[in-house]
Amino acid sequence: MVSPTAENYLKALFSLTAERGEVNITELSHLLQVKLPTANSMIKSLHEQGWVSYEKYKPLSLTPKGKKKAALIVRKHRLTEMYLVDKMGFGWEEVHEIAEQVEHIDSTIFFDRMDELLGNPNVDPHGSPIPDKNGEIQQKNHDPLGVFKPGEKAKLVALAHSSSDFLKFLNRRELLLGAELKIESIENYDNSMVVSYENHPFETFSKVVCDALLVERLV
Amino acid sequence: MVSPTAENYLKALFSLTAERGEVNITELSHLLQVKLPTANSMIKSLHEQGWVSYEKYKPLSLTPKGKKKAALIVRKHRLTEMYLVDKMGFGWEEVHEIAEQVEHIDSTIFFDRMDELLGNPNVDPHGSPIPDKNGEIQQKNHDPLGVFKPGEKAKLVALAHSSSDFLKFLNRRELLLGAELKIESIENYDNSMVVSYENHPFETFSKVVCDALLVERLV
DNA sequence: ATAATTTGTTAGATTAACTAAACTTAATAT
DNA sequence: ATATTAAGTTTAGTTAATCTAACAAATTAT
Repeated sequence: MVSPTAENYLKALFSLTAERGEVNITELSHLLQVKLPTANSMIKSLHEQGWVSYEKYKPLSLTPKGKKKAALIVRKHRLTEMYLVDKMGFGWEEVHEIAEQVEHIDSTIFFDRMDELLGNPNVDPHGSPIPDKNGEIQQKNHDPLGVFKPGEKAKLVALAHSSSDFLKFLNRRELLLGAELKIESIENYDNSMVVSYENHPFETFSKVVCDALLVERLV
Repeated sequence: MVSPTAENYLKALFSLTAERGEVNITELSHLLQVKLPTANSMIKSLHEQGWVSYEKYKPLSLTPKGKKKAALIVRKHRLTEMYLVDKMGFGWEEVHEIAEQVEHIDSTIFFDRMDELLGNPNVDPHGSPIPDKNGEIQQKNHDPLGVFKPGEKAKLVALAHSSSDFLKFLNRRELLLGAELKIESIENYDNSMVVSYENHPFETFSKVVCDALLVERLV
């Protein structure tokens, strides 16, 4: 149906349009690490095939068909990440590169079996939602830790992004999804937070870190 | 290093040269389902890159470097098949198509982990040997069931090929690797054999089937 | 309002993998 | 020994994905 390359364009459009509703070709080309004309001509082709809405000089968006297709690729990616962590013992910082390849495998039974063996998970190892078989995502609205006040408690449920450096940072501090965090204090000068969680009293996290930690309030 | 397409050429050459020592381009093109000139030009390119020994109008063979490369792809394929059967619960007739895609994944840790979780198996679910990390294969010299005589006993240890139809044939007769077979009689007319094994007294197997069942003599 | 900058498009090439058609070399068969 | 057939090669052309260079449109800044 579409090549792995085209799948990557759809996936990139999916994540770029998730934040804003529209994207421009320049952003897309940066994300995919190709030159602008390369992205431009692929967009024309994806448009002709009905995956992308596009008019010259106007911003892009995915068609409903394109959005579903992209969500199903994301599903394969996130199921794979979950499988690699849960069933094969990989660390959450190791799985992205592998999943980036596995997601292009064309086999319904393969991913259905993963899903089944995992017990139909709805989030990946980084807390990102796994789209269902119809490509539907239930978006949870998590708050970044940064919006909380001293004395409040929150549970870490997801990450705003999953860069390898960030994941290794969290590994070194033994901070895992599910951890219960207590905000001890906030530094007015740089908005860094002092936070306590199991076996880690009084860890200091910069604003950058706090904004990437997505939490649920604990009563 | 090489594209998935080129990997498939190396793999095809590997299996074709396993039987005879040399192959011609026509056979190769048939196996890969491409036209002769397509195979011809790929061979030229693989030759230039040092994977294949080749002179115009002469039969082909893999260089030692090409043979090792091919064996390592076969390793990934067979490890994957074993993983799919042992750890994911697939039937031996379901795994080839999936492994055909997974084998092109470029990730040492991924296949090393599979190997480890499987306990470093040396055969795949069809009894075919899994090359080691250096691309070395220990070839077992199994006999086809067809060479045995009435009254003799043998253990099924591998299959001469793993076509889906053959595997489903064996499934229907509940004949698995490891089964202990007793040759009850041989029909002179068509060389078919009557064989008994657990819960299956007096199954009749045609010569074609007997030649594809690779066994070890039981004393 | 127009110049400068950013963004997007087109044109022309390249490479990999493929094809059909034409041609050449090698093998075989009488 | 030579005609026929089979096998292999070359040439010319396609499509997908990429690039550079040149150009056009839209946006921003003075």
